[in-house]
Amino acid sequence: METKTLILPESFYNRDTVNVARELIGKVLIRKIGGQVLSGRIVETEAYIAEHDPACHAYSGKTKRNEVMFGPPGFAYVYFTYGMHYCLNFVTEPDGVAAAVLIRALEPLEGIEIMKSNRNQEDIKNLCSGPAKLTQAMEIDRSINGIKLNGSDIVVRESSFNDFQVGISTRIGINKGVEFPYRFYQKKSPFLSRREK
DNA sequence: TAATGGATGTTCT
DNA sequence: GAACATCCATTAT
Repeated sequence: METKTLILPESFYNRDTVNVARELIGKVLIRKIGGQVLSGRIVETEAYIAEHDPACHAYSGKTKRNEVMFGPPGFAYVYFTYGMHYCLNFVTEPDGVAAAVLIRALEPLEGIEIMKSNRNQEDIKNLCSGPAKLTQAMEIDRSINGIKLNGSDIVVRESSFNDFQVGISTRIGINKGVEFPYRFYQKKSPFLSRREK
């Protein structure tokens, strides 16, 4: 009997970013903080690739803000935007290649009461249904930027439930690179940042 | 259900 | 000075 690796290895991220974004759908994000465990299924992602993608933060070269994207795969890139929000990405592709996957929505699994408190929100469908909502629910901020995945703060693992379809669309909230079909989501999930049409 | 505009601060031009 | 990988409350349909 073949044993299955539960935690996604660095090699999972050291690949084409679009494939990583698609295959992250259904995986489980685990946030460990203060002895507590918060977790959720990834139901929505987007790929950002500096080489040809003007919507990518690293498209115009390396800066203090985006330097983590230029580093090795399997690290967290967290940025601050719109004056009040944080967003979580996983760095992909080899060291020196700037690309990442934005985590846009989760289906809450563990620590739901803590997430409700963090979000001041009782509706489970409104805890992690957006990139800035899930960082608020999971207490992710600038201190997470540049940390290695699968360490003491954030772990990503396989899920035993894989009976779902993956939808593809253009990305949300951007003005450049709008034509790329780089958004992936679990079809029929009630926990997406936008309802399916 | 859809469209609008305000909140808020960091980064880049 | 402008833009920004967003969210929320308010208003209109």
